[in-house]
Amino acid sequence: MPNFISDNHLFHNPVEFAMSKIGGTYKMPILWRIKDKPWRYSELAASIPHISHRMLSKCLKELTEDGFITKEIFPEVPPRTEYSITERGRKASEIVAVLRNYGAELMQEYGIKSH
Amino acid sequence: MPNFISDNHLFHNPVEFAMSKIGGTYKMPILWRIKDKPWRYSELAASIPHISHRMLSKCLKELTEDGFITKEIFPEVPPRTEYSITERGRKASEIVAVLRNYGAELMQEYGIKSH
DNA sequence: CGGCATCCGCCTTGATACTG
DNA sequence: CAGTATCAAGGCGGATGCCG
Repeated sequence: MPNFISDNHLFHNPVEFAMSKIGGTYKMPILWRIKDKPWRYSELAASIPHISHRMLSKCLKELTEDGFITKEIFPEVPPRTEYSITERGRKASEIVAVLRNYGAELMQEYGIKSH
Repeated sequence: MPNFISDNHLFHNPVEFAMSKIGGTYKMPILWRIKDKPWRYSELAASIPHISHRMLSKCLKELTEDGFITKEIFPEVPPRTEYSITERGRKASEIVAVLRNYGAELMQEYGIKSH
């Protein structure tokens, strides 16, 4: 197996690495929204009601540091912050699309309907 | 958001559902191996050295119950067990392939080389 | 050989409160 | 509005031991 270390953490395959960047409960929902247009923090919070401030803040920070999104602060009154997609983030959103389609297929096989 | 409940657990989107079936640290590595030919329990354990008996057993059981792989016991001496891919598992392995390729791309962008 | 059961630790996440 | 800090909870996974 192709073991390797990145950011002081041991990985065993490329999937683990990809999931360390865009995995978890919230990063894909965030990327999925930001891919089309810039979003404000409060818009994201309203659109993903089950996320806590702590997790939204943490995920946005990591996605920004990892180059999937960018953060821009507008010095208005009241101040405004916008998060936009990057080229890397756009590629990632295509992976999200694949997983969404696959998840939807699986849900059909299991006879699950969302409401 | 399309909330729904399955198996007594709340999901918020199709990705969450897909990941509940083939996510986690080990299910994709297992599917990735079994997709080409049947594997024995001990072969899998040897091929994924960092997995514990508990997790290998647990993942194989869940993948079998969820219809991604099948389990066949041969009444030989000594007894032999083989796990094979199903049609559902084959579809899942294509998702694994996508994630592997994407992870490999990301690793290149980050300048990471596995050994 | 191919598992399952029990116990336990850590890391992720949640809840709440506070700040510029 | 857009976060950060602190503490608590829970789930994933590890270690070990037992069994057919």
